[in-house]
Amino acid sequence: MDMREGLNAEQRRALEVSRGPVLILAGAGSGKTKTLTHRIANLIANEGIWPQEILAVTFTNKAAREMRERLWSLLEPAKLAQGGTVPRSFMPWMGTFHGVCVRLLRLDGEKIGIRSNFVIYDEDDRLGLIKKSLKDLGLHNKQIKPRAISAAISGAKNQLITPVEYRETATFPFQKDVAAIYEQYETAKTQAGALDFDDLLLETVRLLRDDVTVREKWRTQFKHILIDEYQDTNAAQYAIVKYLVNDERNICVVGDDWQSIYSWRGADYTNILNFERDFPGTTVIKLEQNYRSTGAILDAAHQVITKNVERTDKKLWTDSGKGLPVEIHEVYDEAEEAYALASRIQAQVTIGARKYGDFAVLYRMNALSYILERSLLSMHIPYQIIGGVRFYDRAEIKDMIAYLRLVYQPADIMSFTRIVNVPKRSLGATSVEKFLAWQATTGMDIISSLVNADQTSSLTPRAKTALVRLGEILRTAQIKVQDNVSPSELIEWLLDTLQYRDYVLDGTPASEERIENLDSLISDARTFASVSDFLEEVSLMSSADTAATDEKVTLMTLHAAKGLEFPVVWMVGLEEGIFPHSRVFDAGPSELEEERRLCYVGMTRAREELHMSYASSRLQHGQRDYNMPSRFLSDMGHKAAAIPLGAVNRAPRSDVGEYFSVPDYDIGDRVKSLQFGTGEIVDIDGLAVSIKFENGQLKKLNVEYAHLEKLN
DNA sequence: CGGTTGCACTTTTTT
DNA sequence: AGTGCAACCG
Repeated sequence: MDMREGLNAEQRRALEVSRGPVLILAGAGSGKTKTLTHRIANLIANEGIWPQEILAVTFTNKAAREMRERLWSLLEPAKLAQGGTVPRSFMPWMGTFHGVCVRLLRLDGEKIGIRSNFVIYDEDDRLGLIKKSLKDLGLHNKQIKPRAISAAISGAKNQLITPVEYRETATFPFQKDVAAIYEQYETAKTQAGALDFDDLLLETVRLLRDDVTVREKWRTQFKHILIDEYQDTNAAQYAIVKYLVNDERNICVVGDDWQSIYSWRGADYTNILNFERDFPGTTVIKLEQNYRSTGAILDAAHQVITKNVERTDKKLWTDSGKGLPVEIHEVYDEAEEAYALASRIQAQVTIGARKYGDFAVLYRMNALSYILERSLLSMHIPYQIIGGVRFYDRAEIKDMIAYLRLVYQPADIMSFTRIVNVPKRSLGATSVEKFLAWQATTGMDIISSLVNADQTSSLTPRAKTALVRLGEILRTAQIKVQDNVSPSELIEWLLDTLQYRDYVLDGTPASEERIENLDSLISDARTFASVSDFLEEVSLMSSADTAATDEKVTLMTLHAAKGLEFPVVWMVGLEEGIFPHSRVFDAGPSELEEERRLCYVGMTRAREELHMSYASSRLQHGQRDYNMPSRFLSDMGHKAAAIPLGAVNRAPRSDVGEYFSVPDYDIGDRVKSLQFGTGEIVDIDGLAVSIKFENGQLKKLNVEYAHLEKLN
């Protein structure tokens, strides 16, 4: 089977050189995924390599899934055309670094003392555990921000720095605090039978470094290793690669230093620049023909990125035409920006030139999405937000996941503290603290301790009864898991036994949505055979894993847009302080260059049309700011239109027609809130609006955050 | 002791 | 709006 069909000369070379180290420098839109997929297909079809001997690392789970499907269709075109699906037996190792590491740790982690039923802690769990550690250390009165600690710990982990090493090099008081908390946090986490995101990588490094037998096993197994987005690998991921590549050195990495946008989480694009030095004799392949964007878009993106100093030199080219010029829109404020974009989308769809799914709206911060949503909503334009508040971050979903996790890993203290009083069991902080203090002395896990909670001396009879009752429910659930009950059945059973639906149903419109969410959780769970598979998927699910659909406009951050493409792209908020973000101003030139790369990534997502907009004024943190147009626009040679004198204090415009903004409210207006139903405004104090609701409640809400709808 | 209420804060990007 | 935290009530 010839897998070179449909590839250009350079792309072909990427599969003809099937052995030894290969570095593919792939510019934006140069067909790298295609090249990578064809290379793998060629290895399987023509080089006698088995799928399971191939390790392919992608940046998102979605990319892995797509690659697996495309690969299967290359190898078995007929079967897939008949509507067949990829069989379970077809198992190349494909996934993100985190996903692959989980698999390795579940299989071999016990060799370095990791329980195979570890749970994965996300950022919320980590923050919770840091707060607990602060308390345990008696540091909670000091003005220490858990988020700052979390970032410091994560930074240390990504550089493979252990708590002990951190303590030894700590000099400033803050660092000394971090060192102490880091150690305490690690102990607590181990106690809980959990690993955090960074641990997944770190512990894999430790496993491969310390256990020669395990290392040799995988080195032999993986005859070919392929890594996508290599410019965004961090020190731990780099170490994993170094350990896994065997003496045959069949490693192929793909990347583009111009698109490195994750240095803030430890990614180091010099990994790609140093690849040739790490693997002497590397074949370097450059993919510089762009198949995605028009000439005009490519030129503009090139003008921006070439203002960076720290970069390799290359020139993307396309043989498709110039296309439409990049449009830069100056607007008065964020509301006008949202209106301009929404009406433009609506117009193009109405005349049949585009469908909603053709559009993507990209922004620097999730906070910018709110006004865009309002505007799209008001024009009845279907849209979809990727990232933002994830489905799995909703309270009711997190509650149920916490129950599942605790059943699966009965030492998981974060899940326990989340659900101990949900639904209400009259167990307050004091009782829980006393119980946990006692539990720590028993040597039993949390569930066993709960069942035996009546043996404690310090607790009130009421608390004891409640704890034992909870313990019995969890114990029964545990037995169900041992009997291999499916995750969806277990969730159903828990919802019934806990009377969780009743707890959630409080008569508000929002509570019905919560019930719906629980139902979709159950249907999600149906596709998984075991509780552990389901938990793993849920934990590693990223915001970028939601697929874009045909019928909806897609809204997302610039980071989430990496690797995607759309016929029309709108980039909003091109203002100094927004993009580039103000945080980089006092950080240094390299951070600013990363912002510029982010801009480049965003621009090169566009196939046919690229719009960029900036607002003269923007509401931020409840305050109106007046920002200069982004330097990235002047990079492109754009000269800002003069802002009319007096524009600043002008009332909402009439010149843009019926445009949308946070409406002006008056006393007496009727409004609808998703949370509280309908009501009437009785008082206004700046952004704070007092509303008398029909159910008798009087609430003071911030119009900026409360999702109020003005009636009539 | 547990629970409720009121107030301040929220925001950089994410596996 | 959601969250966390301090102050107060039964």
